[in-house]
Amino acid sequence: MIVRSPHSWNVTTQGAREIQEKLRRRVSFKAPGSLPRLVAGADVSYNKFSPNLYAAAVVVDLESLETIEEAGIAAKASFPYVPGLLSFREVPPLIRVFRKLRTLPHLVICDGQGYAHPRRFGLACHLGVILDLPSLGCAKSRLIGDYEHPGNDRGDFTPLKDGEEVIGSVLRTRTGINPVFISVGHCMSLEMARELVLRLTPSCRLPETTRRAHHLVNELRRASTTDAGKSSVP
DNA sequence: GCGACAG
DNA sequence: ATCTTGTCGC
Repeated sequence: MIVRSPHSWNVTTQGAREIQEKLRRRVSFKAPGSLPRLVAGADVSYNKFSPNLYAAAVVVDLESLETIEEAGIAAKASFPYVPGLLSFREVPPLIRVFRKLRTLPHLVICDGQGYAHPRRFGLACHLGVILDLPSLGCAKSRLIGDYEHPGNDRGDFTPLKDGEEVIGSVLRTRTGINPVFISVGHCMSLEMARELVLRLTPSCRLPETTRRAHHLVNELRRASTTDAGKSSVP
């Protein structure tokens, strides 16, 4: 697919925060009229002591849960991990991955927060706006917000709140297992986001999209970290 | 100053 | 995120 980057990525942490404050106005909260069918999962894997990083996207059919297409790349990290600025580290390589994808997905699920962010512009919002696709964030842990633990059954959820504002949902995708943190990205509603994540978690805690993308980036990382792969020691 | 802090 | 074996449970 064709992707245009609306700003520079070579910025300072302060510059990054300013970009977030400006781009947040481009986020739409209007969800599609019906459930998206082709869902892309996006993930990034790192190497501990090297600037190498691996990104991938896997497109899954929401109905059959079959993989439609997958794409992955290796890249150099150009921004450090800073809480609240994760998108400046992960979106650049993900843009390259989506340019490589020939299937146009209807939705993107990110491994991180969307609206549940200090400036309401987490990774899922940033990627969704740039790709101009509906998106949502499904994180394994919390960045900001307070919440009560949801009930113990799959499907139970509680609101994730920042003061009086509901910024996301803490959703149990598997009975008796730690919940995930859902928040809207671009063109998405919290209700639809939960519905989509539940449909993509028939047997595991994380969405099949995320799991498959995660599996792919780890294969890419090992492939270049192991054998004759070009890595840290020339 | 102290604690928190997606991946 | 990454470093890592076995182990308890469905």
